[in-house]
Amino acid sequence: MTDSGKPTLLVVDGHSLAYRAFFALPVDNFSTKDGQHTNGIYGFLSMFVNLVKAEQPTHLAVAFDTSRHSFRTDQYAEYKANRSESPAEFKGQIPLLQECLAALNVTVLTKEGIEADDILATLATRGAADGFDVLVCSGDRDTIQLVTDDVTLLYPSVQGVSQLKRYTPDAVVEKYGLPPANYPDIAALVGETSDNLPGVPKVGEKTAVKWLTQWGSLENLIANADKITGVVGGNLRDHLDDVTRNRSLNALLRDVELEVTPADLALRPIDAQAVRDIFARLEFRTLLPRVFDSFGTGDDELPAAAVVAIPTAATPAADALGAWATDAEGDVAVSVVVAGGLPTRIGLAAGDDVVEADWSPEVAAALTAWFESDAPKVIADAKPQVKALRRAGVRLRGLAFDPLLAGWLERPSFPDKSLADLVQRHLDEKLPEADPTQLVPETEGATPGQLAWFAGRVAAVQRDEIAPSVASVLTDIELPTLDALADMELAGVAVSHEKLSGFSAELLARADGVARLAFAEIGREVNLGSPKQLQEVLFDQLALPKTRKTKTGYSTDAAVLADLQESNPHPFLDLLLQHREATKLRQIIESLDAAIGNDRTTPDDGRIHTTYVQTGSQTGRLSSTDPNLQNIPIRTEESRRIRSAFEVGAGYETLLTADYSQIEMRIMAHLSGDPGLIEAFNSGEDLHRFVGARVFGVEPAEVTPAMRTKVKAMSYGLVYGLSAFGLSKQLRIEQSEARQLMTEYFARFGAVRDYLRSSVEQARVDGYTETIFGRRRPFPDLTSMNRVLRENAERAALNAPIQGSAADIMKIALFRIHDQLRTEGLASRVLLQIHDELVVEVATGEWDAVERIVHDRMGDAAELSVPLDVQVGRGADWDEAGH
DNA sequence: CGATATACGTA
DNA sequence: CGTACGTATATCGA
Repeated sequence: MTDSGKPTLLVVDGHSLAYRAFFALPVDNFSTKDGQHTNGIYGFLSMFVNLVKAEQPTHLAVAFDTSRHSFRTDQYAEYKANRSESPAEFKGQIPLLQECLAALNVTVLTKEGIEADDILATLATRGAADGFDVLVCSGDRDTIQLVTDDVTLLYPSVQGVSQLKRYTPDAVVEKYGLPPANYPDIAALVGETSDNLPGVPKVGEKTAVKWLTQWGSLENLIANADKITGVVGGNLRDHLDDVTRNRSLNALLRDVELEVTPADLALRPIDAQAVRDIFARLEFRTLLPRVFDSFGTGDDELPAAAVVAIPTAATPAADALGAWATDAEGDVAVSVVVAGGLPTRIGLAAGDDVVEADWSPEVAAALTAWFESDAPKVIADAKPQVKALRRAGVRLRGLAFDPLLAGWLERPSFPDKSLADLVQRHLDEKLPEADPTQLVPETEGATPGQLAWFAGRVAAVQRDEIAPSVASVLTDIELPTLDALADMELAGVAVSHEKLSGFSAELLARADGVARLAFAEIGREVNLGSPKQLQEVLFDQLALPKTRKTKTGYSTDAAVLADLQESNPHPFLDLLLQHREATKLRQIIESLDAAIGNDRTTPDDGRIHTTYVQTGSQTGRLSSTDPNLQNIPIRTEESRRIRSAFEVGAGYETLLTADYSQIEMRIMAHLSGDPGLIEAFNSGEDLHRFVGARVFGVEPAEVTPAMRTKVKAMSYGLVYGLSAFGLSKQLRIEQSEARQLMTEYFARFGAVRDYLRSSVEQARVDGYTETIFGRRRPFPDLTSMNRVLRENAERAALNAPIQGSAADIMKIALFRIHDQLRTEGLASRVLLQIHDELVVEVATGEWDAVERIVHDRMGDAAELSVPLDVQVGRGADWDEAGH
């Protein structure tokens, strides 16, 4: 609202301003880590939030061009024909910018065949007529014609988009000598180079203004053209057609048919969660507070009714609670409040019927039968709650839906991290949350009954939206897996502090010794853990040749150091590598040692309890945190000492490891149907030897180690979308040789290439890839104009069905093994999953049964056109068992 | 103190 | 210019 008391309508030309920002801001500083350029988006939004803050509009819209083609190009094919195609890097930013504006709940207007400025002109004209103060923000000079007492133009100055010049009628007269309505007349005479509209030769602004002042109007001037003297007069007479055409083209349309009226454009609360999401994707950080400052946080404006309508939970007595649960029909949503790993309070919701109770032996007794029945239950983020119940002696069954898992399956690239996020996204409501920074929070958080109620409602919406194949992955794979993971986390794995601490001391001493030698080589002490200081030593002091560039200088990673050692041998390089190795191993040991018995939710049992993050990857794999037990070293003899510290626990007989051999290549054989590859797996021959024989045209027995290494790298590289360049680099061979290798490979295994090509092509059409079991991963960037982005997406899309199918298969094997061990009454238990390997703790006397179960269930987890080969090992510790 | 960059462990 | 992860340290700016 302005001083005048009138509402203020701000209309913005998104295209022209983003375009200016695109050229004003260095692209290097505005790119995401996967290569999406964001300079135009950032520049526009930065200007836009400032503008909104400064002008406080009550109504707001942003208009965009749809394409280069418009009614003007129909009238005059040469219109803007001199403009070079706008760069692909810019075009790719427009949809993302529009996504940002949608999150801000700002109306975006486009119309086929109409330019953004015509939309602005129409809105400005109608707005002024409807009693608005209108602000037009555009980078196109033609919009000067829109300026009136009610319409002000904000035009970016040469300094950049952040500096806007205000054009009122007076300001226009001051600059051009004529009122705004005459500006198109001037422009018609002078011409507009940027629009490819030539004017009258030798006539500039001064002459044009003089003529127009003298003759009053353009029509009158044209009518009296024969009275103009001099060369310019002749030029005018020769170019009257151009002038008329220019004037016709530079008149903005003021009556474009739009879906909206100015009154429809009232400022609306932003969708804070959507803004956070898109800004996170674009890696904008500083912009978020500025947006909240200009547009509000969207919080206070959320539908209050929904918050008010949250049911209040009844708190029945324990026995009534049991009856309530048993009698409930359909899904019952459950929310267990967990403290110190144990349940403290519980909420249940069946529809809008909500109950809750403090956890007590009586409540547990009343509900156990129901908990352990098949009655369907919905729990958001179920695993920690399932674990808490198990610690309290209740084995939950009948888990039918977890909104967090469902949300991840639908959108694995950006999973919602909490029930609050899901409530925002699916219900467009706000989950009441206590402010954790306040000792006595002003706002009460939701009670467990209310949390359950929200979870149930989110689940209902998700069930409607979820694709059938994704729903089956949830029901048939993820939920059973969750159950197994809960037990694995509770079980933990025994790790010997004694074995670790001795080794750690040894490595510390070695690292110190190596460091001293390294310092002696360079005559000073530096921090060997600082890439920055190392760069000084290597490239300045020792003047070694510069290596691969990084953002902050030159790389000093192990591959680079090995290259340097070969080309410019220096004792320091080797010492540095040794130091890195020793300190790295020591770090790992120290963090493992610190993790023994450190699970706050479990008494110290001398074991490490990792947490598997079921939503931790985009492909369907698990991830492991606190600590990560999926990246324990194995490659060097020495590092295997760490694995030997993972031991069979007291009361158990031995560890069993079981891993799939070459599961990804087998999946590739299955998906591609390549006869050669399928034969390779059915022949019983070593895979790489078989492939090597085919590729190099020799007998399998004649495949040399060098040949085997090459085809092995090639085979694995295929799964990752490896190029000839990458292959040559990895194998340290010429690119021509790598290309030759690839050609030979595909000549023998052509169906593999056909499959890889067609699967990416299919993903481009569908927008997502799918595993054998129907798990999907979206790939919006496959159609990106940005080449880096697109090619990255292509490689990931190539890999996703393969890695994802392997993950599906392992999950199926895992929960089947877990279930069968239990149903057969065996005490043995699965402890760890490392993508294609399981570690099982085998109870005394159970080896034969367990070995059979693990081997068979892994082997028959999926029916492929090639067998699934499972290698089983046995030993008192992980290292021993791993052979 | 939090975010970023680099380096490195696994499948 | 090879996919998918998590974690440690150094460094820089708020």
